[in-house]
Amino acid sequence: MSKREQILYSTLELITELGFHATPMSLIIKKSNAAAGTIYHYFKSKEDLIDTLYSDLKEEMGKAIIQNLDLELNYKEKFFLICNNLFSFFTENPKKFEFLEDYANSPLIHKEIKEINRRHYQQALDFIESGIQIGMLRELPLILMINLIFGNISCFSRMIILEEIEPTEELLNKVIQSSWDSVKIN
Amino acid sequence: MSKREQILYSTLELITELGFHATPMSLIIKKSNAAAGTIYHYFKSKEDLIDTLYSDLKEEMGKAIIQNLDLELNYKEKFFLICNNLFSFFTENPKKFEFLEDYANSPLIHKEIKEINRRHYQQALDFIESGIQIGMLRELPLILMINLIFGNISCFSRMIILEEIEPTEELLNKVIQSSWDSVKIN
Amino acid sequence: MSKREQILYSTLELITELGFHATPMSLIIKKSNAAAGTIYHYFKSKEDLIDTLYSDLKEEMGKAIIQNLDLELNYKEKFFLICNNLFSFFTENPKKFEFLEDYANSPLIHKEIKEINRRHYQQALDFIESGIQIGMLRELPLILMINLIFGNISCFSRMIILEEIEPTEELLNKVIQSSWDSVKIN
Amino acid sequence: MSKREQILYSTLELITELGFHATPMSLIIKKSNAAAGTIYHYFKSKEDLIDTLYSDLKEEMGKAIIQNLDLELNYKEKFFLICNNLFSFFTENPKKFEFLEDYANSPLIHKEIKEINRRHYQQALDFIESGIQIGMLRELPLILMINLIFGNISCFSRMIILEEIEPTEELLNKVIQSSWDSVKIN
DNA sequence: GATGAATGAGACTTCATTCAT
DNA sequence: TATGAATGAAGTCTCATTCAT
Repeated sequence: MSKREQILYSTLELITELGFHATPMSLIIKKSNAAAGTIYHYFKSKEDLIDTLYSDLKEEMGKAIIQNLDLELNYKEKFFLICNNLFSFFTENPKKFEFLEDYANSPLIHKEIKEINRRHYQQALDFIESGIQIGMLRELPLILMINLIFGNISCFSRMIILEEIEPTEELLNKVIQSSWDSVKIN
Repeated sequence: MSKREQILYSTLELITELGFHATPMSLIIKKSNAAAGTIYHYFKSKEDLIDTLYSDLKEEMGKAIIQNLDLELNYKEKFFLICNNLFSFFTENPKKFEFLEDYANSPLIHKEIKEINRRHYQQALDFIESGIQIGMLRELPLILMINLIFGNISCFSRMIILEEIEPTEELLNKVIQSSWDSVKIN
Repeated sequence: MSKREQILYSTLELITELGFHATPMSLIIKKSNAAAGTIYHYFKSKEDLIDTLYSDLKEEMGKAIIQNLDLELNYKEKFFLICNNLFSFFTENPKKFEFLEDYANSPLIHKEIKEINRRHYQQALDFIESGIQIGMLRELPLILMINLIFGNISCFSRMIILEEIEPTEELLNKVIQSSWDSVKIN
Repeated sequence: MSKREQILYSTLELITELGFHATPMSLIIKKSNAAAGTIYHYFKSKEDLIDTLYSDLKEEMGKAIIQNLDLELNYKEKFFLICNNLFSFFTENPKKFEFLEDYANSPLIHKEIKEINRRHYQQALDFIESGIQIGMLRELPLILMINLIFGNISCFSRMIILEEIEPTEELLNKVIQSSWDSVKIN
């Protein structure tokens, strides 16, 4: 593994393990066996480093949500599959979830970064768009619809992670059904 | 204004103006004309001070969302009114919105604080609960339903505030309709 | 109990329980149910308050060491009794011991306070002086002799308290014998 | 001098000049021309820095007490030499003496640090141990015997430093004789 | 006598970042 | 490429003490 990769890998480990706020550069330096200067050789700033990781996690998440999407399912079933995938990713990776959420709302985030990351969701976006075109989904701005759907799942996931409610298969299905009802054409 | 009130007021101003992370004690000290020790006389820690403010803002928000609720409206109309109120509060107070969101997800927050603040939403909770009882709304855990509805509105509000989409009366109505569809009994 | 007594009592409790360094005024204020101003009404400063307590403990210690001294014992036996008393007082009151030691070496201490406290040891001083006069003890400055003897016992006590050596009756006797041999006329 | 040495040197100077309690980090920073961060680069905490200095002074003291020990002297004469050395070190370096005493009794001190420092006294320990083996000294725990002997000298030294008694060659000899009598086999 | 709100200097430490090597 | 010593502003908080009531 190259030094640059070591740095990225260690940062990812630390940030998904300790969370966004509890990961100072000093720890990254230690864990990656890289000198401070080396990190700043590859990354302009801590922000830049975190940006990269944010993209990595977004990509991972992007892949996770479309898992098994190519199965022979109808549109609604695919919708449910994606939501299930998202829920699984979040609850199976609570620290990644936390980082993604923290960072998404962080004042640090750059619009351009957000733009770039959109490509990881192209398939998901395409899926929603096709739903509109075939008359299954309402005519809402694409990006808004995605945010609403994903927001619902992430809201539910957080409650599960924080143990504010009991996780059951049935409840999850009800929540996804809610999401579906909120975007499907009556 | 008493010293304690000065401190709270100044902190509120600063935190809603600069955001959660950009408000160090030193600034609060300057703005409130209080000595450091004075702040720690009234509040156990910075966290304690912020907790108090969080509660204050939650209370303000709690009042905002039930504005005009006693009008002669039917259930669905009241639902729309509450969502409208929430949206207005968020978009008219973007910094308060930011603080509330940041802090709600902050690792600093205490469960007990959350519990206490629940009372500010009693009317809203009661409204939802009654909706379930009269057969208008689905049987989902109360706290989950609130989170989903409010989550939708806050997700939409954030996009407006961040200028990711254009705010129109029509779009707002569509979003609220989505929320309604997600919890109403088909 | 008068307010002044409450203050003294609470300070004593705190200082013998928490030790010299872990007892700020704020704690004394809380425990004594007295206002800060009240303490400064009775005592010029924290130092003054501690001085008073130091004297109290010194007096208690002074009484402890001459316990049972009036028994029909010969000179050497009385010497051993005093040393035993001192050892018991130290090891049975390790926190008082700690405070006494800390404070005795503290730069805060005033010569005058030391002078005043000397009266609590008048009996012990007299006992040593008489030992010199009757030819049992060497001709060393009285205050030096006391310090050496008490220093030995306190050194031994500290090792017991810190569990650096095992306490046995036999070892204690050997240590006292050492002290005796160091001052007795061969 | 390297930065680390500058820091250590300045701290030593300050601490032996001002005493243990009157030496805040800010002064060390100023005197050593090092940034705060630099100090924490080399030392985990203030305590760690002080630990190091304590060890340094203990080492210096360890060397001082065995000065000229290799002369052709008999056992008792060597004993007197060591005690004389110790007395000289204390009275010629009253501030170091004060720091050593303060710190030795400080609650901050770690047992492990004490253990490590024991090696600086190996020669002295060996000397005492050999005394026991050749039948000159009593059978007391080694560490206790050292403490008692050194305690006596340090007690005497303090009285000299605080000007509680007049220093004379004769008195010093009497005190060492006392120590000798307290451990020698009659 | 008694209160306790108010003081503010100063305590230790952390942090992202730089730069000479 | 890679190092890591050095930076120093800024962070939160504690403390003995004062003074108007």
